Amino acid sequence: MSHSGHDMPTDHTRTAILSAAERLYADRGFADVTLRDIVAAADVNLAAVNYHFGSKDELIAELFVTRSLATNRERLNELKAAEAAGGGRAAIDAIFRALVGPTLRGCLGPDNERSAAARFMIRASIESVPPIRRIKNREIDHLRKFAAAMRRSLPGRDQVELYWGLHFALAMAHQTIRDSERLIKLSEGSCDLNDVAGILDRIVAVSVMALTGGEAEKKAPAKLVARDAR
Amino acid sequence: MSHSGHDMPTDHTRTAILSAAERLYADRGFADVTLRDIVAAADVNLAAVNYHFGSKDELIAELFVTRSLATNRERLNELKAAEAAGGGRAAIDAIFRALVGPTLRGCLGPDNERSAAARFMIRASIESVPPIRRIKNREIDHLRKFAAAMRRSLPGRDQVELYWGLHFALAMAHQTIRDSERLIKLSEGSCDLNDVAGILDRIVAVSVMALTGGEAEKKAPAKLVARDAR
DNA sequence: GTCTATAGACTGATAGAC
DNA sequence: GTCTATCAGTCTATAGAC
Repeated sequence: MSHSGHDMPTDHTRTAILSAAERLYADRGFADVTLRDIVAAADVNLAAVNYHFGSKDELIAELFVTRSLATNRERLNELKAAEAAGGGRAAIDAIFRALVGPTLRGCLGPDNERSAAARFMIRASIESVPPIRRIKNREIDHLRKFAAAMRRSLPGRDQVELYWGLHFALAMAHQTIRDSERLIKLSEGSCDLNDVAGILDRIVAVSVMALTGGEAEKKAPAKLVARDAR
Repeated sequence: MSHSGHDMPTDHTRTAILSAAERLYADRGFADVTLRDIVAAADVNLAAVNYHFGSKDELIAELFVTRSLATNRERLNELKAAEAAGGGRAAIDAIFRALVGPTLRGCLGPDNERSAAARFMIRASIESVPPIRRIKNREIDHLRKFAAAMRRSLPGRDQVELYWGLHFALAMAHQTIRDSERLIKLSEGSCDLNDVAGILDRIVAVSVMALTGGEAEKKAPAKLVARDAR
């Protein structure tokens, strides 16, 4: 809602800065892009960045917050759906799937033509800059909702085990995004990083196994996924 | 009192820069430490950094290379020992242990009094700066030796599975170092990050399960673990 | 050969006119 | 809101002293 006069149209400068910055950061990384590069691409004045965002770090933070809020919303929607489908208690593999699925799909897109938003988030994962680290450190409340869902799903399990399972699931997903290039080179292309569904199955399967451990025959029909192709 | 007579090798300046830089980076991170801070702490001239190292990035690179070469040497020693003990074929868990053990022990020290070297390596894991990324990307040959050992250990296994297992083991270890703070906060201290041996056991167990787990009872052909609503 | 002093080009941030 | 002009701070490079 606008108040106090006419204010709407003038965010052109602000949005131009945001989209130019996201694209440049996605293409060349945070270290190589200066504010002068951004204002040149957005065709605005240098001082406009500080006027609208306060500092370079706050500009990066705003970009990152916007994108990660969208991902977190997606995660929670999947979690709610899984719990609803299970009558309040989601299957443990569905919880892991809701946790790492949105991020993996957003960053490991199958095409070489990824959106600027996706490539920006990959950069944010690889090049850890102070403003992004600060935001990530405040996402614990979000993860707590997944820890609670895991508790409901496996009420008998030791809480410490659940935390480690959550941690390892995030680790595998995050590192797969971060070091996808290394894995491709190491495996000489035999690990298909474009098969997002297969990677998701793989990470979920290992995460479930980490929790249900040696008792694979007991309750969880978790199996190693095996195949690759598409 | 310049040279001649009893004179130390005059790389005093060089080593003073190295140790001051390592300590400052360990304490305050890469972003907050300037060359001027370093030369002030080392009590040398600003231009000495450029004379001895060429640039700030090359100084960081030299620090990181020195420490990571030591870790890699430790890793390979453990791997050799494991293969010798197994007559040329090491047990798969011993391979994982050689891969992630040295790094975990070096960075997750039990005490709050960690060496400057250890804290520097933690910083290098958390704050990814360009010179360190460049070096990490050239460590694939080192990892190849572990992939080869895994091949010898589990000759029947699909190579792709071995690469994913190696990748996931590194992911869990690296992320545990990177995000130890988050795990502590999330678990409210119930996950003990000082129990390095326990963490190592945990990561090795999950990594082995990721390779051998699904076939506790049989071979487990391609199976979809679960599906999400979509 | 080592090291110092000094100058240069670039960055993010800001003050003040419009 | 936008812009010009300018700030203090950074890394880098080089000429020259010891």
